[in-house]
Amino acid sequence: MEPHLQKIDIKEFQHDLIDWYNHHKRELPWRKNQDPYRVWVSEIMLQQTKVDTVIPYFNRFMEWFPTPEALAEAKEEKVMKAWEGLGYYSRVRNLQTAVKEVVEEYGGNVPSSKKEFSSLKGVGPYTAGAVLSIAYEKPEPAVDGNVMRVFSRILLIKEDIGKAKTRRLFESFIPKFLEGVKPSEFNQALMELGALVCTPKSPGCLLCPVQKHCAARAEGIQDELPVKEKKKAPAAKEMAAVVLKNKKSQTLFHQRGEKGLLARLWEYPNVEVPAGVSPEETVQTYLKESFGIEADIGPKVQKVQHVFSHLVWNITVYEAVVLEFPENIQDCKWLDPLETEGLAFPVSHQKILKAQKERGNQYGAGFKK
DNA sequence: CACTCGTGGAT
DNA sequence: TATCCAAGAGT
Repeated sequence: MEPHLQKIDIKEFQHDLIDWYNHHKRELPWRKNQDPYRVWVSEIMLQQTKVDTVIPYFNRFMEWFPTPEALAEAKEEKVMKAWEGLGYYSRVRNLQTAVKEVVEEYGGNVPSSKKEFSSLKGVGPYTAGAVLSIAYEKPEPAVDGNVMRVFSRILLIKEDIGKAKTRRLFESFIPKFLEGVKPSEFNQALMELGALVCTPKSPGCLLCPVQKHCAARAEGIQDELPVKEKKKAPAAKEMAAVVLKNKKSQTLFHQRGEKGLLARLWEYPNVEVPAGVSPEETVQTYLKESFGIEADIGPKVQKVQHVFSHLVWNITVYEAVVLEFPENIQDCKWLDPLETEGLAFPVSHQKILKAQKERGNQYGAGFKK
């Protein structure tokens, strides 16, 4: 099971990698110091997300919530707003839950033991290893996609990196590589190499500081590694959304539930359109059954495609008007579109909101009389 | 284990 | 244009 460890000079590998890292590492906001809270937030944001995307979010997050206490006390609305557009929204809700526990149970000090830190919401094997090594210099492996790609090539590991069992294989031998080095440097150096040199496509072997240690390069099969099973194409769903205006020129917005897709984000009321049913009729029925509203469905005004990792929404947007309406509806607000700044929307509904602002906000606008 | 959970950029 | 994919975790 254990790969070609006997063929590699670990001491030389460590030196070559860390020396390269210290000359070529990027200056990133979360590398300014080793504050455990900052490192933690950065690692949550960086999950499945590119560095360039994270940087502005991280800087704003640290302005809004500079300490665990600040984040623990913040309102959900503002926390969601800080994450708007970043995706995987359960990350930030779990982070706030975890930070509240740190404040209450650990006096605001991020725990430095693996057992305690790993028990926090949203802290999995990777994040635990990353924070404990980077912030506390604990010799813990931090196995992400970069690390599996780099070591797959260096050690000619052909296990499918999409499987959970494979991550444990990497964790089993990495402690040998953490002996005699600063864990914060070694772990980050591996990830930095994966991000800048040992890339998924067209790896920069000619510039690689550890090329002479690389078994895949020696055999010329670096492009074949790592092995990763393909995912199936996402399924498409037809959706209908409605911009519903009342005679006060307010629009109905709905907040999604606690769990599942886009949890706790705001949206225009929307519903899946079953095969064989018209979207107009679907919207009509939906407004009646979900909100008790009899509305006149107007023209379709926009089409929006929302691509997730595992599904696709094709949303047709309708305008509609209502004369008689309840002021208070469960999980909903009547708002002027210009007064939604504090609410967090998924990107698809940001597009609808933007179009509405440009179209203007008069009652019945767009309806042919 | 297999599936859910976002988004924008690179190729 | 289609596909892949990025510092994963929860269920």
